[in-house]
Amino acid sequence: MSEPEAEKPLDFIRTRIQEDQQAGKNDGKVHTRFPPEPNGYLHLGHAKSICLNFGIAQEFGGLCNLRLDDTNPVAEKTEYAEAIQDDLRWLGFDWEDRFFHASDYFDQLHSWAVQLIKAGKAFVCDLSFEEMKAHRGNLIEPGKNSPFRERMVEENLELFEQMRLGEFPDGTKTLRAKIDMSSPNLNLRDPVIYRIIHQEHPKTGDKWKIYPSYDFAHGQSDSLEGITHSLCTLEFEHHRPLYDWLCQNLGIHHPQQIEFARLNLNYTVMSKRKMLRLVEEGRVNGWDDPRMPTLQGMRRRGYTSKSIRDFCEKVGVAKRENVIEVELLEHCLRHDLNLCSPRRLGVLDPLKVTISNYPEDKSETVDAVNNPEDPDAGTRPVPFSKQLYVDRNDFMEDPPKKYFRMSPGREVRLKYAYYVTCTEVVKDEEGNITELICEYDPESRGGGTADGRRVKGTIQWVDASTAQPCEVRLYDRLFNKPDPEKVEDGGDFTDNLNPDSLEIIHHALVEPSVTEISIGQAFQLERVGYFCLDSDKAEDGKKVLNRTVAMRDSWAKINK
RNA sequence: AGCCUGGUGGUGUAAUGGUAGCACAGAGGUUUUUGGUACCUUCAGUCGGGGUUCGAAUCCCUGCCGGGCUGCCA
Repeated sequence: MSEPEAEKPLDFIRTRIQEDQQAGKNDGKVHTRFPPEPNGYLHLGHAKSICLNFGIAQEFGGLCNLRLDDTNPVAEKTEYAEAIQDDLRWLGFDWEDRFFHASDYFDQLHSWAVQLIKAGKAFVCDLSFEEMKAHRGNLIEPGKNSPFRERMVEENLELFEQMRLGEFPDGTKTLRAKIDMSSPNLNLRDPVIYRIIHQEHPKTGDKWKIYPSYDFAHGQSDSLEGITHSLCTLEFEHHRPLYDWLCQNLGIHHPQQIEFARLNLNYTVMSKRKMLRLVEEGRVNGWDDPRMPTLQGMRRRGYTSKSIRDFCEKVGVAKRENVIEVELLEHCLRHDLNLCSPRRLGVLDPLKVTISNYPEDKSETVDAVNNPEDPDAGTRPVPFSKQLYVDRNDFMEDPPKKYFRMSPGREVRLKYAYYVTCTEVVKDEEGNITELICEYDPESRGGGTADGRRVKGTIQWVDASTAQPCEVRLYDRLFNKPDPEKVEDGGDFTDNLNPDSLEIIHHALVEPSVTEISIGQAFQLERVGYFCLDSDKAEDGKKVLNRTVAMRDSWAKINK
């Protein structure tokens, strides 16, 4: 890392922030925030926003706040609030003492509403949902003024106070900003800024019967926290004029809202609403199902936070709609895992091997390298004896041309152990292969011989008497279409669910040292993939291994 | 339909009036006690049409295409 930082090209947001900073705007300070609503679990899309906001703060010598946008007590739960903090910490970000809630500002927000009323810029409206909708006009036609738009300030003040006191039922009155019912931007057609909701709030209890809308809370919260750059996704672009209007008309610090395109990943859905459906309909086993793109699911699957951060950096930031290929995510994952995962031996589909010329009562251990990428990781002893198991797909009785694994008469290397040659194939009455009889070369201990003879194939194995049985869960993409939304008329995204996204292997065998691995710890089963120990136990009490991601497999590709 | 916004290889993202680059994916190869990793080579792009300019992905005009907007959700 002594390289002089090659200046990386900046995305449009960083370019703009850099310009602001160099121009001395906000006294050169940069302050961002990550503002999730606590109404669901964080997912990969949020990770992009998190990395952006915290990353930028770090790069520009600024700070990033965590703020829960809890303006709607109907949808929000403390359970989510806690999970959000947990995920954020896991991802590797620290907001120190800057943990806020939009609800911290309810008093201030309320007095700003009063200020607007006094200035004749807000009014209490008695229109029902339907009436308001009818008055709003539509995309091409302007709206009509509410009949309550010209209420006197005193009356508005009194009515708003009664709303606050809970004297009206939900939905009967709203406080609206008085802007322009003919604006081509529907958000400026006298938007509702306070609504009546008789609902306890997780933070403020029963103090409030009225709650500010997103538009009336978000920008002002940013303002109160001294946010300089308020980064959000594209769908808020039309809200920016309102954001600006409020800051101006309230005469408060005015952060700059900048919108960017949200993250999309192919073969998956990235919306809370759709994920909720998957969970509620039992298409997955909860929010932390390892197939889910939630941070909790990915974490359980074995994704490292580093790989996710790396991914978020690599996808970049721009304003155009994008769909990232999952291969990039998997690349980042494997790249990190390759560097840090200890290697172990295991077979998913055990096929018995007996070494005919190996002494009956002998057993020994061979030294296996823990991580070829990290010499400091050292080696470990792995038991070896006459009875072994190899993976069934590492043997072919009648192999194609470029197959270098085991087949009758072909010498292969049992990794870290010996060269063996299959001399006999044992079958049952139905012709299924039940056992391989092999001969080994005692001179090849450790996996090499003095004569330097070339042995192309190397396969993994486990010692029969010491191997640990376990359950292995193999995951595949949740959807079998790159764009799960692409469906026949009348269908929906669940039609594209991949029926084979979870495959359970009940009788896998792994070398004994795997039992020392703790829950969540990543390791590699050589030639098979990266795994981690799940918190679940199998029905029969065995340990459960999640396959995080398979190894890249160029042999499988050749065969396609 | 109106308004807003965007369009660079298969995917994502740079280049902001001066050699279209990087990453992933694909193809080929070298190394290898993981058909892994690493490394090398290679394929492939400025939405169309006009204009301005010595020179345009970049500026102008126009067309086409994508996305967003008609919650008292965020």
